[in-house]
Amino acid sequence: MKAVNIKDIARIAGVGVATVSRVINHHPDVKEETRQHILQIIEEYKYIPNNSARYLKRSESNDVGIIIKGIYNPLFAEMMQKIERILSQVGYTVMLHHHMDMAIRDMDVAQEFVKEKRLKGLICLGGDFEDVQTEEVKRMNVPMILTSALQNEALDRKVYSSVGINNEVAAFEIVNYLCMTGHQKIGIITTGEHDQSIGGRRTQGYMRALSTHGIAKVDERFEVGDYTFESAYLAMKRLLVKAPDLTAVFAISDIMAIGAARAIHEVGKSIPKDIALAGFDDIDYAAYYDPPLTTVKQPLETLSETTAELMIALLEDRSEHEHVMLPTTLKIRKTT
Amino acid sequence: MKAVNIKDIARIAGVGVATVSRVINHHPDVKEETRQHILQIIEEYKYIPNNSARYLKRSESNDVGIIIKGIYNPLFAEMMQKIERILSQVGYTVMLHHHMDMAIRDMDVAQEFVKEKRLKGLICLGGDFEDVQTEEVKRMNVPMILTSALQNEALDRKVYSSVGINNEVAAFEIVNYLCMTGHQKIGIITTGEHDQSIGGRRTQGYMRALSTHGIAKVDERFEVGDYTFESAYLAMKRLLVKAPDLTAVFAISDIMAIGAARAIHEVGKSIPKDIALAGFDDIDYAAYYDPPLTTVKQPLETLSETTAELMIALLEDRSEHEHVMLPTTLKIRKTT
DNA sequence: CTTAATATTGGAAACGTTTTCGGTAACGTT
DNA sequence: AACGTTACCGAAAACGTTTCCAATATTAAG
Repeated sequence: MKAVNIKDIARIAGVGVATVSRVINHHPDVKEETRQHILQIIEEYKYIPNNSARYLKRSESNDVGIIIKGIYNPLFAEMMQKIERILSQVGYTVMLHHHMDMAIRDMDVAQEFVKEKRLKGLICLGGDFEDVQTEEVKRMNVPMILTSALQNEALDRKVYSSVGINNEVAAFEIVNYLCMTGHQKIGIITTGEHDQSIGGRRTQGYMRALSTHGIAKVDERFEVGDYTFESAYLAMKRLLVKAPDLTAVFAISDIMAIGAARAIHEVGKSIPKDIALAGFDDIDYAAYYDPPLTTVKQPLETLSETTAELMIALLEDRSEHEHVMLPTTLKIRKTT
Repeated sequence: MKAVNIKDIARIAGVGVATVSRVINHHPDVKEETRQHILQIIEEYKYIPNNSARYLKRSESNDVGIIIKGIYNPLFAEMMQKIERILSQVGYTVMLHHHMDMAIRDMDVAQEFVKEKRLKGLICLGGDFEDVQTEEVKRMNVPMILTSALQNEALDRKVYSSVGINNEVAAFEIVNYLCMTGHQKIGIITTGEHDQSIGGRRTQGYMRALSTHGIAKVDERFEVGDYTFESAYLAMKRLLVKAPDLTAVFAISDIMAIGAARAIHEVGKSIPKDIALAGFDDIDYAAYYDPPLTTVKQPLETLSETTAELMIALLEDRSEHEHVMLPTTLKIRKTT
């Protein structure tokens, strides 16, 4: 059961394959009459061009890849879908690549992905690109956008784009707010990664806010989780015994804030009366949590749109590489 | 900056292209010495075979498509990622196709997607396949799995696989539970679709439970939303005025249950004391909501695994088409 | 009616693989 | 020494397109 190909169509229509190719590619040099005739045959035989052959001939694809690294993050999944929607509207297909293997360099998987699939562009959601060489990304030879990813300072900013938020500043703002409302003993539930990570940056913001208000760092107020409810629940339980005098807690993700809330309720304390609680991300759920969670909003929609549109512009050569930093906004709700 | 190809490698290694092809495809008929030599050259020149050419020649790809239809559903996003993970472990790449266009038949987009991309298999997450013809899916000629999708009864079950849950039964069980605990006036927040939809089936389960307990249907206790917090919040507000004597509400998704909870709290009523609340899905948040939400658990993990593994088996011709119905489990928590 | 210009068209080469088919080399057997 | 095996290898023909180039058909101009 062989599929019908361009030659079949040409034969049936009584024209050359070149002509058929022209009509499917919307070239102007075809008589209207011929075009209609061919179009009709194509319709009738349900001919669909073979993408492999086209891509081979043109030595490129219409595909852009999205790489997501690490543990499952609902935010990324959502962003990916939004990006896909925009890209597909202008004819691109997105290929997904999710990998958990922390031992492999992000750049290695990126390179292989791009070359093997002949991708036209690459979007990395999250991940860290600590040790990437400028040469490496140049060699890939397709536009790359790092969205919500950590960026290596040494990397030449002309060779890639990025879109994200300023994690340090955003974290600063929310714990600054906590300080302003009178809190002195503020705990943090962060992640155990190194400084150059999302969690690391947010932790830095937390510390800067503290020192701005003349509050000394106290180790007992630190705990780590891994972005899951469960880990934060456990972390909060530890915090509650290590630092029983806490009046506020900043969790570096909403998920973790909610996990922490459970631990707080469990010991009979109330939020925000006994302990104030702040999160980060503003996931959909945050506003509907009870009580509604104070948090800092990541502009998910804008993040995705900007990424997708920048990619399209880059692909169409309408733009140089850019680095856009989107503003976050404080969402003061009922947990503080 | 042309990429290095198989001919280059052959030339450099001083062998024929056939030999190089043999080593990259792990054919046995190559002397170990030659193989090593070629492998080394490949490594040195960072040669990666051109997929378009391979696919063209073999007239197939290693890609399987996932189609998601309709409004954003975090459950599907999560499932997709899990499926991707398993499939990629055995060498497949997944291509994503999300479409919102309700006017187009699912089967049409499926067909085009498969043919155009030369997909080896197709997974549909959600969507409805009401008017699909057996012939149509046969013609696609690749294994198709409908996961959490509605199935057309007229469709020959030998030509496709499905994995899902029994929505009617699951809904029955949870509202049956509500009845057993003494509730008589039970509202529902469902979706406005036709009977042959996820929402429709769950509504049927609700009604069957009611009639089993001799409770008459009363129209004022019905409201519709669209799977969002907001819509359910609004729906619940309406319910509260239309049917002020309600003692329990069943929302056909957890998201909607949580949206409804906000409306309930807003009028000063408490859950579950004044009104009991039940959801559906058991999304991660459900257990961490305050109070933890009673719901019915969809076996997300198993659903994804089953789908992925069935697809692999189908692709390797190790299995016939199957229809698996996974069990749901009641999660009785604190809202009832 | 010729000629020049222009609008359409088809042939064929190329894109980078895989695979068939036959060929050479090396070896063990008589 | 001649032969049959076996192991290994290369040439070349596909796969289904796109596109350059030359060829033909059509129209405009003179």
